[in-house]
Amino acid sequence: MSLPHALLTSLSERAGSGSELARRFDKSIGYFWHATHQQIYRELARLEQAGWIESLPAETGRGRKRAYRVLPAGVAELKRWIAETEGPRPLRDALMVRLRAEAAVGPAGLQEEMKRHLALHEERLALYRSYETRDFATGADTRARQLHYLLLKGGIAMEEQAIEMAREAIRILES
Amino acid sequence: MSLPHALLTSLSERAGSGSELARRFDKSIGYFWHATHQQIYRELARLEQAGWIESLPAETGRGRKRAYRVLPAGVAELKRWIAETEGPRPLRDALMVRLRAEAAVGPAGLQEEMKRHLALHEERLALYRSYETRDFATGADTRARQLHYLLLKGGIAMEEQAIEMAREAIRILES
DNA sequence: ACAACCATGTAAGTAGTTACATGATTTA
DNA sequence: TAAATCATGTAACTACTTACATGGTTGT
Repeated sequence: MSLPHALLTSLSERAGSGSELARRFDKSIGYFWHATHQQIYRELARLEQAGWIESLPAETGRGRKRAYRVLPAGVAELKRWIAETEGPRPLRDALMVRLRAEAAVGPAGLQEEMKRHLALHEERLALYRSYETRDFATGADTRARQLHYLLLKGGIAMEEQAIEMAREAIRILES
Repeated sequence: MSLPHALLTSLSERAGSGSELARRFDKSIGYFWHATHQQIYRELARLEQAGWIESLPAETGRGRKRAYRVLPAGVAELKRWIAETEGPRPLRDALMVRLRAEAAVGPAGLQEEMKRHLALHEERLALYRSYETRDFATGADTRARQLHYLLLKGGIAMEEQAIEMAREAIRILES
């Protein structure tokens, strides 16, 4: 489970509140890890409990923004976790299962769904490309920026592959 | 949730027992959907309950192989599900989170883990390529075979991308 | 001061994981 | 025939999702 460490990472980059983190998860970190706001709030409470982060102001209860900051123990934990070994991610891609089902019992009208996904991936690719232009037009100098650029390029490659796959699937399904 | 439909798909291709399905999930269907044997047995019971599959022989309890076959209602359900619309998969790739964490608080020794993953992906790519040679050396004639080939090529492309990414990451981490 | 929205949170349910157990079948 | 392995299953737990609630803040 990487959610706590994804949060620690994001908070190391910059302190912030739950809602800010949720927004970041819809962007940068979210290329590779997804989380809903409920998960985020719950996990923030645990991280604070564990002494890895602290909340800065206003304990006035609900409706009040509460910013969190990483503590040294949190950074230590994150460093420990980085080098941990782990099996490669179990995949779960429903669209690919649908393609296989279509091969087994189809045709069953999968084209429309594939086209919808194609459009979504094209949109996302355009977004990533705009980040690339905005942030890395002049290349990446520092080590941290090289790694960030690598992640962005990984995201771009994934979208390109999804697009390629969707186009080919549509070609077959419509033939 | 696609597990029941992944099982229906696999059983449409060929009837089989829980353990056989578990083995298939470590292979073909498993390129894109992972499941443990516990999930599979539980889900098979539900599918039978729902009237989508039936178990063939030997209700003699444990230790006895029990083969399942898809019923017409199961095929109908699968066809219905194929065309269902769904948002694109939420990603969860811990290794990418580690890379980002390394950028934030590293260096923390991520190279070794990246090398391990590189080797795993290379191994898996070789396996997929052997399937390609074995099953599609002469291309794909029928629609179903075209779709199966597409899925295999998707798997190959994913592994190639993971390898490319790991190599580049190692280059940066060691510089 | 009222409506709309925002940030935080609770509750309940589902999916997936880990650890272990039991009865058959195969093998040494 | 005892040991090892295989097929099925149970139990407990953790992660994730969906639906909803509550108190502040902002805009009119």
